[in-house]
Amino acid sequence: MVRVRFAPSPTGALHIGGVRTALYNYLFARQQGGTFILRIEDTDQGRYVPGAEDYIIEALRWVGLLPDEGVGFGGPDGPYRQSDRKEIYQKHAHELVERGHAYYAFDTPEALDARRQAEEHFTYNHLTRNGLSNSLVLGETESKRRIEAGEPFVVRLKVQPGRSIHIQDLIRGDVVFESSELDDKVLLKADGMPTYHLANIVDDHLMRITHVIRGEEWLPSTAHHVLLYEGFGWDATMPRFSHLPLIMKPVGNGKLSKRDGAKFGIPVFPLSWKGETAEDSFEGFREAGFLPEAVINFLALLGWHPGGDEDVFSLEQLIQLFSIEHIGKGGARFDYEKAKSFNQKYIHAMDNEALAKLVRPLAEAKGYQVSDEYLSKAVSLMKERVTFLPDFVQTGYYFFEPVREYDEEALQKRWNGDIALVFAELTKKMAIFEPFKAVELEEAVKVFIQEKGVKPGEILPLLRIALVGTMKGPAVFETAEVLGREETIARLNALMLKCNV
RNA sequence: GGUCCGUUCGUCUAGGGGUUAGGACACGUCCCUUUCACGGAUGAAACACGGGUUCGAUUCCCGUACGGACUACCA
Repeated sequence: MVRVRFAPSPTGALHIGGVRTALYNYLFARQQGGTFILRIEDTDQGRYVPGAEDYIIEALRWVGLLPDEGVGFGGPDGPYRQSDRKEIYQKHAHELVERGHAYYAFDTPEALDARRQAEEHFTYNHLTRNGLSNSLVLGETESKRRIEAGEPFVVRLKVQPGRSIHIQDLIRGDVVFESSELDDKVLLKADGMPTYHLANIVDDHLMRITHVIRGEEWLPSTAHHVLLYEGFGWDATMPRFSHLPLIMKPVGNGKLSKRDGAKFGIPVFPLSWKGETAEDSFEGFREAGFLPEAVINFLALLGWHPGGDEDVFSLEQLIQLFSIEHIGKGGARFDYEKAKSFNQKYIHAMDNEALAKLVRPLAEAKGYQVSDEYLSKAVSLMKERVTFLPDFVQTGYYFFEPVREYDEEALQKRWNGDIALVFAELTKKMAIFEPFKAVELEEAVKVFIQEKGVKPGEILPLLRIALVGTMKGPAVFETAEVLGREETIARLNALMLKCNV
């Protein structure tokens, strides 16, 4: 039975890279008929940000990656919030000391900092620990006395030199670390909270996690994790590891960071986030007008591909096709243009009524009051020329309110006294033409144009400018039909008024 | 600096000992359309470098270069 977890830290908005990690875990769980767990790793009290937990859950909800168990979802292996499991880690930390795989250390952070200042590459390890303040040199009695006296202490992993630790990573294959190169990592902090390393192993074991799918930044500490599994005697049920390639900045070097959002003017978070300051506030994919399906599709392909020439996949298809073996090894650059094109594709593919439902709140926010039927029609004309949801009411505002401004250059080029007369006559004709339908209208106007001996190019563009103000936009007669007779005539008259007819 | 991971068109990637190295995004051209898009067609565009192994390497091995992550009582 496959059990995987997504274990974000509630230190702010959930990064889009985190969403991808959640996605891969979700896909794997669903495909294997397994369980997808949400665990909140809030063991750093100093970095805890209120609201971050809700944000994470809402973000997962929005993209449709619902956990089977976890914070906010319940389950038999809770609590799923690490700050609620403090005693469990303490018990295990002390147990590991008993087993001889860890020890108590009394060095203050200040003392260690000073040491790092003095020595270029100071590391707390098998070479240095005998010259430091810990239970290994102090002895059991003295250590106990200090702890009972309330002296602050941490628990450190006792890494023995001389071993080669092999990790069979499902993505990278055999990865080897020499234990002599490893430091004695802190497992339990002076505040009684565990570090990631301890909490992660204890929880994964207790929650019966079978596969750990996480970012590449964890690869270097995985050897420590293996040592922990061994130290607890849990190595027989140790999960399989898969370390995902990182998502890189759109341009320049390094991994994608939250600062890049503002820097490049692109969303790097699923949902908007309002922090304490403007600097700590970001627009999300949702608010930018992305469809969650498009975001999922885009993200899935950032570091993974099932093979073949297809690249548009529904969540169901992704579940079918997903395989850890097909995950790439190299970092994937975040390509916003690609994200946009997916959004465009998904908007095109969506049916008008469903799209109208999504556009309605945006329209209402602008004070537009229209029927479902009207909205669907407007959406059907606009959907092949928008990239984002808000484009419907921004670029396509003219479906909801009169033309705000006219493309003067295009207008001047075409408007003249002779044409004005023809235009006026056409307006009168259209005012009474039946039926007011695109096909019939177009036929009639073209016949009229021929009768008048003018060219279509002289009159059609003016019709368009009258209706939408610019030379861009949906087919004129389709637009006229949707706008309706009354509005159409009003706009033709408005243009004539403007041009002093 | 040390440890570990990586490297196919600009980008995301397919492929894999013998291929005209495929697709998508972006870009160019053309068609459709008396608009803008969509759509269709088409073009330019890649196996980092050097050694091996091999009849033959983009593919396997080793180096080099370059990139990345980690190197906290953060995750």
